[in-house]
Amino acid sequence: MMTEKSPNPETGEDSFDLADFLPFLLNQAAEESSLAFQNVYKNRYGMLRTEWRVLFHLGMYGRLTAKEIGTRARMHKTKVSRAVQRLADRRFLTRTRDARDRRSEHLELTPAGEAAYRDLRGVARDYDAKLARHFTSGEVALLRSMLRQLAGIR
Amino acid sequence: MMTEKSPNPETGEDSFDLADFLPFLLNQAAEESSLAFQNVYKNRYGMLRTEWRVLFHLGMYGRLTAKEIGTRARMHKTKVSRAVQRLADRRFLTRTRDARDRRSEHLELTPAGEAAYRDLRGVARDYDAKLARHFTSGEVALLRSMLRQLAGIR
DNA sequence: GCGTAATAGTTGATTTTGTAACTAACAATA
DNA sequence: TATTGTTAGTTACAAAATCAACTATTACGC
Repeated sequence: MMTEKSPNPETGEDSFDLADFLPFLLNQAAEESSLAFQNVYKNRYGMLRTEWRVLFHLGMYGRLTAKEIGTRARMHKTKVSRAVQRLADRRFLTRTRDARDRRSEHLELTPAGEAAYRDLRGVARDYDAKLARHFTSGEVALLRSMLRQLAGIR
Repeated sequence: MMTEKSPNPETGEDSFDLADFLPFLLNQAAEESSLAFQNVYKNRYGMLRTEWRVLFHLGMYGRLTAKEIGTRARMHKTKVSRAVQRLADRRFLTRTRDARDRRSEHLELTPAGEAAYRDLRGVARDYDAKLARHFTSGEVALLRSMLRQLAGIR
């Protein structure tokens, strides 16, 4: 006969707490902490998550190709392609074909794109500070370092 | 005249590192750390993320209504509804209408659902341990506590 | 150079999610 | 007991993500 089902999490023998399962917990924290910021870029500029990521990469690192953005942001090339298209449609960036390798093109923010980037960067900075305020600076530093490591496990 | 664009992150005055922005970093860590586990429930049982979440909730807490699952897992009711439908189609759970309030129905895992839950719970436990192995136990405890807090900021 | 493979990026079809409107059942109240 | 409001869950339609196939261009091996 099979052992009886034990719905109680405190049962011991095979204890497992879903709420502590790192992939689940990380997702919950990520979703929750993204919400407020998401509303800003969505309502203020009509952007999607893919779009602000591209915008931020161009804002931070300057001229990049779609390929480079995909690698740095870990976004699939179709996501990047579509995000770039929408940002180009709204005149947030310009595309310039590489003269030597005409397959790739260099992307750069327009002044409007720069302005949006600066605005959102400010919001991001404030928001990050607000999140960090829940902890000591040492704790936050450790958190970031652990997250970087988890993000890097390929 | 406007100040010149500064693509270099080390510029100081308005330093901002996207790679350290918590919502971004959390998302990266969550995505990366979910990948390997995702492959298991996907390849082994053809489940989606919404489905294993429902499965785990029923496995852990026993009989629940869709509403209760939605609240605990913070999933929108349409997501829960569709996940439940698919799990019911595959005979992983049964639905029983509440006699006193015929709007809601009680969900319970079938033996097949139980088996899948146990299997995946084992995988989850191992995987979580593998992730935790990158840090000291104190660090992991702090990480979980911080993530719980971030997830709870509503 | 010619044929084959690789790469940057786009497009199209399918799946999954998100949003809003809907049905059915219950609750409160005049 | 009608009336109005609320709740559990489903359905329909639009938005977005995924995956595979495609174009154009460059690189490689002979």
